[in-house]
Formats: sequence, structure tokens, C-alpha cells
Amino acid sequence: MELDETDRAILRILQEDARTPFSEIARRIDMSSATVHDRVGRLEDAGVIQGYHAKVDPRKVGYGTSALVGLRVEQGREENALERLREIDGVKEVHLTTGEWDVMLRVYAEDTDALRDLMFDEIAEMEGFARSQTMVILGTDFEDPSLPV
Amino acid sequence: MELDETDRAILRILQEDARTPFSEIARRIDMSSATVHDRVGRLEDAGVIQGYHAKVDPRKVGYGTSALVGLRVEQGREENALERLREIDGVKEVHLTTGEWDVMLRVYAEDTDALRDLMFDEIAEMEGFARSQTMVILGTDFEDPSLPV
DNA sequence: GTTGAAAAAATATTGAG
DNA sequence: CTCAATATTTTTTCAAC
Repeated sequence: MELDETDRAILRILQEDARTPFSEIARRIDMSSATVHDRVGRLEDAGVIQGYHAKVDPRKVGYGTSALVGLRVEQGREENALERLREIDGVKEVHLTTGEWDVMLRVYAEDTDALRDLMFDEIAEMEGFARSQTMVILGTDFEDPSLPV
Repeated sequence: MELDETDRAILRILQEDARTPFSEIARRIDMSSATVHDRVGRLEDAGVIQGYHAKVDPRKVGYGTSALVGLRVEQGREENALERLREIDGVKEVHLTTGEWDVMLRVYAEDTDALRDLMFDEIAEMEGFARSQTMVILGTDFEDPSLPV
């Protein structure tokens, strides 16, 4: 799908605030709200917009600790490992990477005790696990929900 | 702020789809939409809900490459480095971490050439830069926008 | 805290340029 | 692709329990 400047303007607004009324988007990009409606529908259908999500403060819902985890997986066991990782509560992202680690995880836990349990009881016990390194996130300086479009 | 099961149910729904009409949330949790409206407002005011964001497919807007970057910063230069990182286009997350790296970045770039430029021309040139390691993300197996609440 | 009902506003749809 | 007008739905407010 080809995106023009109007589409990009709409994407910028919806990335910033997904509940901006179409009427206000229309005002801001100087088009009718019917056009905005039409374009947003097409952006959704084309998969450019993958969804709309409320961002919840992890601390306020009991997740005081977050970490990035590098993972080495035994050769030939990759599929089993990935399948298992998807099911583990607290594992929020699973990326396949080049370099020192085969897989990088983003995990959330209640506190450092819970993180230890997650690492020792769940991740280190899974099929195909070789070794891991945990980088505890002491703080997030910057986290932009928007991509520059 | 104390969250009860009703709040959690609302959060689950809005994390999944931030544009679910209050009337439908009300149906699903068996309350009036006025109550949902009231609760969502309180969750926003308390900072539990930090915002609503459209999720855009990076590939569809020209970001074919993503990476996790581990960064070492010279002692005493941390603030300068963090300030600079915030301004660099393509740097989407900046986390302070324990372990091998002081800072972990999540970056997006058009392609591997653009990633090289980002690393060599922007990040390696910034004040306080000591060394870095780039973990190119070959694929994301799993990425859940929701926290289990 | 919750509700139902009314008022205000937004979204979805239609038909036509 | 865009628009104006209309129909439908939702959000918002508020008096009352």
C-alpha cells in the first residue's frame, strides 16, 4: 500500500492518541471526517494499523520489575523453545537476534523475587535452554509509542 | 490506586482494543456505560492508563530493520548521552540496565544500510560513547501489547 | 459507586461529483 | 478520492438511589 502525506498525518495522530475523534482529525488535516473514516478503514485493512491499545503503567498494576533477557537455545530445539516462551506469563516480547544471543526477551515481573522465579523455574527449565543473561531494567529513560512516519 | 476486578476487566479490554465502545465494555462486564465511563476516567486520572496508541506495522511505513543495541557510556557522561539519544530519529526505547551494558536501545531503521549510518554516524559519534554491540532483530516471534492484569 | 435517561457529540453510511 | 447530508451509535452529563 502506498501512503501519501494525508495517510501519514492520520497515522501520526492515531499513534499519539488512538481515541482522537475522526472529526478532530479531519479538522487538523483539513479534510472531511468521511474521508478520515474512509482512510482509516483502508489503513486498517491494509494492515498498516495493526490495532489500538491502551498503554497501562506496569508499576500501577503490580509489575515493579522488567528485564531484557538474552537466551541461547540448543540447536534443533528452537521451535520447542519459542513455543514454550509464548506461554510463559510475564514474557512480553520474543525476538530472534543476531550476535551473542539467539533470542532476546522482554519480561515483566512483580519484583526481583518473582523475576528470579521466572528465570530459574520457567525459562531455565524449558526444553532447549542452553544459557541466559538477564539485564534488569533499572529505569526507562525514553520510550516513544510512535514511529516517525 | 486500588484496582478491583472490574477495573482489571476494563483494562484487559482496553489493552486489547483501545477503541472498544464504552457501551460494549459495559455489556461485557455487565455494568452500565456510565459506570465504565466513570471508571475509565479514574484510571486515566490515576495514571494507570497512560494513553491510547495505534500500533503501526513498522515494515509498512518503511522500517524494514530493527535492532537492540547494548551501549557502554563513559563515566560522568551519562546525562549527555541520554539527552542526545532522545533526539536521534529511529531510537525508540532507551533503558538503563544492569550487567554488561549501561544502556539498551531499541532502534528502527529503513534497512541495514540506514542502521549502519545510525550506528556509525549518530550513536558512535555521540558524547560519552564508549562501545556498543548491535543485535539485529531477524524476526519477532511474539509481542504482546497487553500486560496480564 | 451505581444507575437510567436525556442531551450532546461522534461515527457509519449513502449517494453523487 | 472526496464531500455533504443523514441515520445510527456512542459519549457525556446529571438527578436520584
